[in-house]
Amino acid sequence: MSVYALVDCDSFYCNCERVFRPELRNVPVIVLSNNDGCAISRTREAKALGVEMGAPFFKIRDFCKKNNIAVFSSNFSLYTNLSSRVMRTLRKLSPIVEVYSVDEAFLDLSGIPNPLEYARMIKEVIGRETKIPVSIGLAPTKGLCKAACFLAKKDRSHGGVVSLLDKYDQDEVLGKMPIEKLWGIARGRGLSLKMLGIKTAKDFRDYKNVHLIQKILTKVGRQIQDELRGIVCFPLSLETEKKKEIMSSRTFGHSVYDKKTLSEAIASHAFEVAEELRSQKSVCKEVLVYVRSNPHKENIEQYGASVVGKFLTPTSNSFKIIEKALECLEDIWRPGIEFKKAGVRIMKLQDNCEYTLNMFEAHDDLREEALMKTMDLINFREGSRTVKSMSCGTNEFAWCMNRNHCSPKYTTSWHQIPKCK
DNA sequence: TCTGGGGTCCTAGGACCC
DNA sequence: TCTGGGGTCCTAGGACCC
Repeated sequence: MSVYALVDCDSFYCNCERVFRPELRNVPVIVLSNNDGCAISRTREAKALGVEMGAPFFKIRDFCKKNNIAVFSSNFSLYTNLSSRVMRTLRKLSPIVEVYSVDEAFLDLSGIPNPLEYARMIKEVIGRETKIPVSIGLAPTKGLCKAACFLAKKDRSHGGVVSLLDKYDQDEVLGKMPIEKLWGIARGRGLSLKMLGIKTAKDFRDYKNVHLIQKILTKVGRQIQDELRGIVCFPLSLETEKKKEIMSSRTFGHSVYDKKTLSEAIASHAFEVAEELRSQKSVCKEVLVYVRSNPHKENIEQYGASVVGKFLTPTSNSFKIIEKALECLEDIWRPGIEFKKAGVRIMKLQDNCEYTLNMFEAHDDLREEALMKTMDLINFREGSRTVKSMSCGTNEFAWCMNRNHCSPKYTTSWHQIPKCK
């Protein structure tokens, strides 16, 4: 039997903020989404006060003040940096690590004599070396690990580590787990299952009619069911696969009415995705541009549109991608609209050495490639956006987001590094 | 005033081909 | 009444995750 462990950081973004603000330990903390839109991470204390996941900040602002909840804008450069520290530490403790997301990793602990003890040791070491508290779920499949971890977080009496390696424990835990808390089952699928009388994870696991499950929940649903039965459908994947799509989009801090500002926002997003495209050594065949007004605002003309531009020859050249994106914008731009969000997505990615050239379109020649490389190098060394395309404009404030509660870049900027008194 | 951003996977159905 | 059959490829949209 395989023994997998899921290591999941507790309230990750909030606890990243606490690393450099130890006085916030045991204090309710929340972290807001971009634009200070809504709460996306909450500590145990904040949850206990009743702050909901995704709660719009403007609705809970007063409540936070009244209850002394520490509020932070999201500081992603800090979080990704601390995430890599956690992952690095995990790799020292286990040779097989799949980084599943910024705050989660699956480990293969098969063959280790006492996995539960080992998991407790991992939790202790991560806490000591990175100051990030984690919960760990042990089980024979990823799906069961998720359930184990759910319990480890919910019920502190287990000390943050729960094992579902034993069939008896699986029955017990799944029997108490509401169906919609299961990994891969959210509201939509949860509702369909409840129609069949399936209320708990155990009901789902033991439901006999697999054809019906396949029909209602597609192949994925049946795989989740198999995973609960101890059959591995999602093995650990060790090599980091290249992304199949890359996107960059943002809600504007202020509404945008003019085409110039909108173009600059689009160009900036295009610049962003092109840089990431090159960093994974891919090229793209399509660019999608989209814009929309503010769906939450009444009494304005609502508008949303997207359009795809195609390259005859795939490219990773920032200027070509920006040019194509701006062409697309021409098609969907409409005067008189109060724009609130815009974004660029690149699709049909492939390896940069794999494509065939097209006779009728200029391909990226060596000089262009050298230019991109130089640009990437400067931006890597001197900070992103040190050099950029002029079409990105110079006045980001016209469309950039609001971040009124941001902590310093403690770990990624020399100017903001913490000082000892 | 004010409601995030970035991804993946799957399926149905249309278009097209022979 | 009744209008082939089988295959592939592509796309849009739904659902979900973190």
